[in-house]
Amino acid sequence: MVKYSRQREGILKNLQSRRDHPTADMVYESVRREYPSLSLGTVYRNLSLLAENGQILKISTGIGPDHFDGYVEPHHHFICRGCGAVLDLDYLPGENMISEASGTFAGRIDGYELQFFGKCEICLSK
Amino acid sequence: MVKYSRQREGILKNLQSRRDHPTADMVYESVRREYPSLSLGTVYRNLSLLAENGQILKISTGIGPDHFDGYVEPHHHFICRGCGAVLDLDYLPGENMISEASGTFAGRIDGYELQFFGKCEICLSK
DNA sequence: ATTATAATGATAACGATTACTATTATTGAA
DNA sequence: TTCAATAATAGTAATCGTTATCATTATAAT
Repeated sequence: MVKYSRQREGILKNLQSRRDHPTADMVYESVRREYPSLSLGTVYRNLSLLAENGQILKISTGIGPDHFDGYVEPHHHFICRGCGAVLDLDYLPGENMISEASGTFAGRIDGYELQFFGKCEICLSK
Repeated sequence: MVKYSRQREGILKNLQSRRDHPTADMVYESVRREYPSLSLGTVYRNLSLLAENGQILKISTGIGPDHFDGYVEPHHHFICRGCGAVLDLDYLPGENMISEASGTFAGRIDGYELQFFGKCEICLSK
């Protein structure tokens, strides 16, 4: 049985009100301004819960800590190898990759994650 | 200036001789049988170096430790949400995703990583 | 109101990885 | 072939991101 908590609501609202892709620590620093007693463990606990429910996205880049995204419509991310920034991409591949990939595979494929790597505009100009 | 080391060669040969996707610790345990004095730090150091050189692939699944792959031809991976297994897929998407995604993006896209998630054959049967 | 229990804050513990340092191995030149 | 320069190592400590623990507080059903 899941009970409401103002901390969880604050964390979700915070993520939904921004279009960047903060880490747990960045969410903590941000939400803490409204709930000064907020604990980092609470942030991690609720980010996991919200991601399991599909209310937010968890983005594992392989570079440093995980990032989180309050925008859950289908889209993909670009990760800058210069500064580590996580940016939204407009591009959505046309083909149905899940059914195509499933054709050659014995298990059950439920989804996929597509990440692009390179240098962002700012890092290119340096 | 990079100098040869028998440890690095042993690590690379080990990865090239297998078609699974071991973690650093699994490589350590395996190569250690040939070089008993091998240190785990040496394994991590060389796996990073080899991945930077493109001689092996580093696979960050977002679930537990990184995995490594001695097979560097273009292919993608399936990650089982049941047991965490990392499996090769035959499917290669047809479209040129890098050039298509670049069309809507200000930075420079150098590559992409595509991972599929679901349940493997073994976990399905449980 | 009372009670059951989920969630919290504070902190300890953990797993994966990186950093440090004295010693060893490799390499290029005398 | 020694030799000197220095890269790589083994062993260990330290770090980072995250999860677990637990006493207290907040929520919600009766």
